[in-house]
Amino acid sequence: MITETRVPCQQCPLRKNPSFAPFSKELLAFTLSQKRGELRAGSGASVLQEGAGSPHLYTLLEGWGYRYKSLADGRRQILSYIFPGDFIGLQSTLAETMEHSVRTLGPAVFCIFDRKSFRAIYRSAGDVAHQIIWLAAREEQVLEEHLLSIGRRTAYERTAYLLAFLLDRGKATGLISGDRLPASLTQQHLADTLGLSVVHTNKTLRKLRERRLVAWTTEGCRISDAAVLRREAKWKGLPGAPRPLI
Amino acid sequence: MITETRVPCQQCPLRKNPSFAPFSKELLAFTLSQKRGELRAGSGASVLQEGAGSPHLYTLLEGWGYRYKSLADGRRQILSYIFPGDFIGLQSTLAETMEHSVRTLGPAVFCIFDRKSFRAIYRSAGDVAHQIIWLAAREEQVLEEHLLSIGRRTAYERTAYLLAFLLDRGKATGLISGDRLPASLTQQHLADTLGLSVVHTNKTLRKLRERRLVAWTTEGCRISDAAVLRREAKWKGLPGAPRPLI
DNA sequence: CGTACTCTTGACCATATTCAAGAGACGTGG
DNA sequence: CCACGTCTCTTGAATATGGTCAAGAGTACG
Repeated sequence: MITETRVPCQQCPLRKNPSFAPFSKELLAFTLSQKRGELRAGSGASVLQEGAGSPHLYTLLEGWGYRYKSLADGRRQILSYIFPGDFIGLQSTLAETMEHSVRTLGPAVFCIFDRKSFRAIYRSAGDVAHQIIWLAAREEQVLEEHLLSIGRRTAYERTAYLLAFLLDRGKATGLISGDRLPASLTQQHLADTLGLSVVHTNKTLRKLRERRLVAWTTEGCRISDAAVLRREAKWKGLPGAPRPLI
Repeated sequence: MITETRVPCQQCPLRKNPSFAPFSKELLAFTLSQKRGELRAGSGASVLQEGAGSPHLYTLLEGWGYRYKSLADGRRQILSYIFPGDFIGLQSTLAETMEHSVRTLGPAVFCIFDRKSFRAIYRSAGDVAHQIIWLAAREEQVLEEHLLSIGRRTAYERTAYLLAFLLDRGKATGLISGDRLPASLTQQHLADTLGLSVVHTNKTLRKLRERRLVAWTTEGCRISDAAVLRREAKWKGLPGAPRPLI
């Protein structure tokens, strides 16, 4: 459902979070002038579809989701997760049609931007281009760590990495406050992210459970020891630098 | 080895290749003003090192190479291949240190740019930012297809995909003219790209060989039937749009 | 109170890894 | 020019890792 802007950029709740870089006057003016409205999506809603076109770019304001690609026979690979403040649509500045799909995990609100007028802007507005390039570079780094994970980490390491990663991002972006990942994230999602079957994902989680690193409850996956998880995953954690917010 | 500029951008041999977008006056002026010299590297040379800093950005002018990440115990994942015209270094606009390493496959020449002055530029120069964002978006798309491949394609499909991909890119960028990948690409490289062991990569190549899709010779891997390879890989091929050249 | 999900487990099978050994090409130094 | 070491490719055998199938339990929802 598309609505008028209810959250004006000046009062964007994400700005209070120190994980995000403070708005420059310039960037605030840009964002404000570009925001076209809000997209309010229900749980599990399909926001963008592989093969379809989209005239919009989005920033996720509330909730979370994921991007994925599919093969014709239904095999699915989750490429990345979308957290509050994440900017999506860049990935297809080029093609007419999307190369991946996007779905929400739980209800979500996106800020809507217009793809065409965006392009015109970084011709003139100074710092904006740099911020967008920064975001693209960060996105690429995350994808590359993920690639290393699927290609070279064992199932156990991979699962540990993913859970630690999701917790860290969730906390940094204010999506979650405790140590629990929302129950909307199922083992099927983990499996499709890790390149494993659900059954094997479940058995791997059991090992993590036996070592008391995680607990899978009906309210979601509780991460009992993120530090050990990161160590088992051979992962050094997220970079701390604040993200630009667009 | 770093040398003075021997190939001025006005006479850049890559410009003759229709796979690259024609230089706008603006972009040519920019590139010309930014080029600081050339880096001439031997075969298998380490150009950038994970964990180290680099004050430079590069465009590959001649030859080819690859980017990779490593785990402490030596496991290695090749993230992507670098072909003529590819622009590297963007991936770390942010961090002080590189998050991946780069090596050449055979002798190579890179154009050198200065990271700091680059940043200043897209504040002022109009179209440049757009071109850089375009390149970043394309790079991300390729990584995502690769992620789908490792996560969800079978070893056979994956190998078919990679070989077809390398051939297509090699031909488009003028690196290769026939149907043969240079012999500097070993089965170990393929294995490290595909997330497989060398032994299994070899056995998978045997299947492709038995179906007469490829032939592995001392002069390199000959791709006998790229179309069938793409079909077996369930891959639709490279997008045709010309790449900006920086 | 049934139906649809998700999670869980066991048994069996497929896929991929490791180990080991040998063949062929290449380069180096005697 | 040949002997030797190194590197890559190749193959087989034993083993480990992960997938598929099947069935049941718990929960959520209408």
